[in-house]
Amino acid sequence: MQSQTYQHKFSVFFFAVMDSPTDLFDDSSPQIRTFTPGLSSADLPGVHTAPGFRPPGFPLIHHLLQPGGGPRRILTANQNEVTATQMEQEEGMMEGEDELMEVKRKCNDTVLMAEWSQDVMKVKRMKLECRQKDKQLEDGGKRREGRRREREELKEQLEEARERLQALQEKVWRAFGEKDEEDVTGEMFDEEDIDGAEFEKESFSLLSVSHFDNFHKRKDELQKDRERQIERGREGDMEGVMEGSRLWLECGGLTRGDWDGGAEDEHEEGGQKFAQALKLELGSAVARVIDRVLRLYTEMMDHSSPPAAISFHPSDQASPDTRKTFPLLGPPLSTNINSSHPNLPLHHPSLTRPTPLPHPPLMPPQLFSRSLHHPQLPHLAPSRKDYLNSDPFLEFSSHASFPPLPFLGHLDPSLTRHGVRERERGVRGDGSIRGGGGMDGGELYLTCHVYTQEGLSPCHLKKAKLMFFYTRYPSSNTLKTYFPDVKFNRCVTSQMIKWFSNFREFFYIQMERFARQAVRDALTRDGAARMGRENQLRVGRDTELYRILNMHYNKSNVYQVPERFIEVSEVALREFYSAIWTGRDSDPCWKKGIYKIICKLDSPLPDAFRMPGCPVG
DNA sequence: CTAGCGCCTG
DNA sequence: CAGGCGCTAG
Repeated sequence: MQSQTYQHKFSVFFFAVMDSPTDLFDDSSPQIRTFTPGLSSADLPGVHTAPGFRPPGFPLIHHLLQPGGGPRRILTANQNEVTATQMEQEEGMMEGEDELMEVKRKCNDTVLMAEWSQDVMKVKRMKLECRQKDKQLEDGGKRREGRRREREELKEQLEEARERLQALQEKVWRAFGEKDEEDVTGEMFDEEDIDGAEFEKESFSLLSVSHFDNFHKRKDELQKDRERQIERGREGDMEGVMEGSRLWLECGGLTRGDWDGGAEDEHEEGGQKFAQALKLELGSAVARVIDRVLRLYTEMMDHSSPPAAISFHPSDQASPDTRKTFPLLGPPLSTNINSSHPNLPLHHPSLTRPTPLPHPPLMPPQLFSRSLHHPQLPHLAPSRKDYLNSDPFLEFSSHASFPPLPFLGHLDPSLTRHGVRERERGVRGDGSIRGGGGMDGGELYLTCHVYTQEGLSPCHLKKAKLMFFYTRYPSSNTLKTYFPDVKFNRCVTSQMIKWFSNFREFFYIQMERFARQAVRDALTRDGAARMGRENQLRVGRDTELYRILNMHYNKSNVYQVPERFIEVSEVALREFYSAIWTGRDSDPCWKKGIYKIICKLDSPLPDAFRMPGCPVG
């Protein structure tokens, strides 16, 4: 049970750690992509059909690594055939050596050396593979100085790690005089030493590979239940895992004393104890890492989005104070308005407020999405931010074998389409019940760019238009609340306010246009035709006015226009009609009164708009 | 002074 | 849809 929990947590952590760093260089390091899973959805199937998948069978680490498919995904999800084949070959090699391992079971150091050699050989092969591709991809590639420096730093870290490893190897060899293994391991980095200067160019996903080897190594360790020891200082230092090359350093924590403390007779007992200790160690370490990551997110949320964390009810903040009250300016205007006398003042009907969507109680909404996309995480190192913003991490929930997490339903829509869909199914933003479901409204969100960004994207514009269905006069606070992925400044705020100004302008222009047309029809047609004026003063879903509005604010037609908006539109249309009919439009300020009425008809936005991305429904 | 609105224009 | 302008309220 516990390992299962860890499996869940670990998968989250693993994607965050393994995948994210590659995004650091996504722009300028095409070679990295060699070992980076493709980010497009088209590549995702590769995740589920990773050729190297093996059935579970390992006590702890295997559960941590295999079922979620994380580690496999790292190297195979890019559907790089060469890489996939490579992995199978490597596995074959490792299995083929199992016999040899059996013979040498009592010489754990030798086994370790062999594994190391395999691991390093693996890295080497991957590098070679990567290098070949890089030479093709690198032509014409531009490098930025910042990226270059980052890679150089990574290179230095690797160099240091390599030195450590070599020193460790020598130490172990000296301790046991096992020179026969040297032929294998002695060449570990020969090639790299030769062309070490080029390592910068071949900075394949060093972090990922290191992580992979590290975890993979540990998996095999448990699989074979070998007697081995790891450094004690590892506990509480799992941050090192986040820093890539330091992983090798962890291996360097082995000392001769730890190793040869076992005479032959003590070997088995010590090994069992070690295996136990290792399990406990790994389990607790993983748990600590997960807790740390979660704490990290929580901290970010606390720093970045207090409003969202405070109130779950859109009505608390979605509407400005002026719109909290809902004054009736007159008797409700039924559909049976006194149309025979259009001169009568028209009043908006008493429209019911939509029922806010209930929030699940488990976690505050957006906890993750806000953290993942918030523009400023001053307390985090830039690399850490990129971990959290990486696409692979956002895509992890798409993994077929990824176990469902209870809080996924509260994550970013791009993270948790399925979970959110479950949560929102059946309830529309305007409170009406949605029938069906299925394929039509399947995705609650369009997966737009959800990166935090300075400017506004077309996706933001699209979302703003949909928001117009609910609020024609959003306050700047409302905008900030419902665009959590936008870094607001004066310019951005003005731009978005300008958007809504333009939306209103279009809205009122259409209202006036159709109202004038209705007036013309009323004046020119006979009484029978005038009977149809009632129809002209409505904005049903079958009307031309509705079609125009829907086309403008909901062009892709992926969002169902809320009934509320139709009602507000009818109010505006009739107000315009009345004003025109009565000749009030001769007054230069004749629209002001209409604006005043309409601005009071804003309604709260559905919770779905609190997420980054465009709601679909 | 600033924010926000509406109008006009391109 | 954005820019410019004038106007108003706080």
